[in-house]
Amino acid sequence: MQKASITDIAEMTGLSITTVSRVLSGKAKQYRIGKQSQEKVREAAKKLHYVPNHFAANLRTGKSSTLALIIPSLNNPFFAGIASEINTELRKFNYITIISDSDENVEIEKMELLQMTARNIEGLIIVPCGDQWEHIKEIQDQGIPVVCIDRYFEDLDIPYISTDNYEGAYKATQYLIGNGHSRITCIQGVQTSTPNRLRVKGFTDAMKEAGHEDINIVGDDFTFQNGYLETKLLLQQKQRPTAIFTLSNTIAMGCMKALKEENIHVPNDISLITFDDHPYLDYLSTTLSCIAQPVSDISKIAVKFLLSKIQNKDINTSQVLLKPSMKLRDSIRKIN
Amino acid sequence: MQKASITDIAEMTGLSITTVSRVLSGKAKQYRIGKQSQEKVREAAKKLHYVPNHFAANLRTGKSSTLALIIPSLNNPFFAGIASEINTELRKFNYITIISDSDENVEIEKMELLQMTARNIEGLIIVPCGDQWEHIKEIQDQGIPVVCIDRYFEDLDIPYISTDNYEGAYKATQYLIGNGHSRITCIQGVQTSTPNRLRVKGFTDAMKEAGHEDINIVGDDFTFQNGYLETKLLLQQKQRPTAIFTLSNTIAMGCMKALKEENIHVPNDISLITFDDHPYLDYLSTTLSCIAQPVSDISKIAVKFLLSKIQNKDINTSQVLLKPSMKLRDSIRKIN
DNA sequence: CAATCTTGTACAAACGTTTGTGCAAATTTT
DNA sequence: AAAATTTGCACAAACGTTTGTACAAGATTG
Repeated sequence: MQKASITDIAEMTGLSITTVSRVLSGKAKQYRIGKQSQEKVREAAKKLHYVPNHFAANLRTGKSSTLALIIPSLNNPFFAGIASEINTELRKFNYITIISDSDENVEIEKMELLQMTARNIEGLIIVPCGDQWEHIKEIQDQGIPVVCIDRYFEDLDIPYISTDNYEGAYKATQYLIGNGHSRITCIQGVQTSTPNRLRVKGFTDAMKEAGHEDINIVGDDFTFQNGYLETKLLLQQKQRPTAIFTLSNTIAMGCMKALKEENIHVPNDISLITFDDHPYLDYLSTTLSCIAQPVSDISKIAVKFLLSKIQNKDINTSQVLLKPSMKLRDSIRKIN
Repeated sequence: MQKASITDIAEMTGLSITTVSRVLSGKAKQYRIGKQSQEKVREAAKKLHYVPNHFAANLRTGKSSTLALIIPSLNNPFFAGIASEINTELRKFNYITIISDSDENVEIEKMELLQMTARNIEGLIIVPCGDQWEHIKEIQDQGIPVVCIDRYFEDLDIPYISTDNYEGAYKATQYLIGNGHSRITCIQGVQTSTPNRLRVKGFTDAMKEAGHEDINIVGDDFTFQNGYLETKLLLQQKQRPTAIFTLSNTIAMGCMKALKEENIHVPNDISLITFDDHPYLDYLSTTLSCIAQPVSDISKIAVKFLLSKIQNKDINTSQVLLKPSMKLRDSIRKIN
């Protein structure tokens, strides 16, 4: 069974290619194609198992019905969740999503982006993995709508949707302080990323306001390894912190592994809070308190932004920060 | 900056479109294009920021450099892991992957498949979500290589790569039995899926061989909810099982939630083992024993299969089962 | 120096759509 | 019944590539 084309249908029905195309692309009324002809075309299409060739159509129209999503890692449940949401959301609007993970590597990110522009993507949702933005800006300058989520660039006119990272970190820190903690170590992620900067700032501000001048920030990557290593190092200090604040779920996992190896109990020996929620957090040996991001909302708004930009082409960039919520579980001990 | 086409390069260099195309598609030698011309073309391409239009190329060649991956849910870390592996693996071969999740819904699966064939995919890797295979077989009959992973259809000539589910379940059950358990409840997933059937069979066989005729199998879905509900029900029985065997990580999570709500401790009150591994399992209140599937190997072999099929077109279907490994943690108590 | 071979390049068709335009036939209006 | 309008459809160009073929100029051979 060879692939049937519009031409085959034209032959079968005795109508012209033009007419067939118009019926099949839903422009029958617009071009006043007769009811009977419409029927014939549709029937033949069904009979021949016609599937339109998007490549040909796109070549003609320049529209690919394809959107791109680039995230740092599908293996991170936080991003996988976003990917899933966006994927199903876009499907509703008849777009196909090509997802790709940059593996937290700017070079891969650039390569992927190139690949994707070669496929005439109509829009891009990206969680940029570094502090380089030129290649992303370039896409936007080519007239392709771009939305950053989670991580973004503050002073650029690229729209973004993210969590209010400052507030999240600020409140989490306040909460720790409220429970008597003053020696708190923050294990951060990629230093140049905006969310990380804001989280660190939130942490720092809260500490300073409480009069704690000894501010401890370590780490440099949103990875399991980073969390693991930094925690290992931490634990070798003569004076250990009473609480740890990890800036991502991956860091938290690495941290927990190290704690476990050193036989340190949460929250008795040390308190722990992290950015990012995950279902598993509820079942950990100590259920883990976290600052949860509104993943679903972020995804949906991102899609809405993108689609409206694709349709209207108005370039009023919007930048949105959603409120995080703090989920308190059992990983924080009141001391003093 | 408008998109530059091959024509622009032709004009800029004074060469013909043909020549430009041949240089850019790496067929310079084959068609004996002079060194100088090659240089000129490449230079101009760089200067114009030329990005080839895949749609046009594909229209001409019929090759899309696009492969499709359909999984039941990106939110399931097990599948997200597979997606990630396959994505990065395929990128190495210059293929783009379009991923989509069927949300465990056959109708969506069919729709997606249609969308994908419209995009001239060159191959398909799928974790089928139901017991319907006609639409998948049809793809293969159209000459598009297909590989099933994880879930598959036994008596069809569609190649598959999966875990030896029977053995995994058999050994896990044996292990439970070896630890003195006889009242074991198995919470299964989608009953019609092959892995589920084989896992159930492994469970049943092991039970029977041990002389335990009272075989308890409940549930009907690879979901959190199913695990939760079935566990809730289980716990209301007068005589509770001493061990639970969940057939997926999602089911396990639901199960754990129910156990926790009822204040039942693993492994003191009840033992637990599950199919599928996950990093978090190591940090749970009780670290969870599991039958781990060789995700990475499965993904890589699937890709290898697919690519060799695309290249050779030989249709000798291969069907591979990889050995699972049992990861023993602390969730199983020796009784009696 | 004619015949042959090699080298380097260009022409033009084709892939499957979409769409501006044109033009009969049917219908309505005058 | 002629003129004007509406209805229904087709022609042909275009999108950006790839590729079979053709062909001129230079190099090699006899």
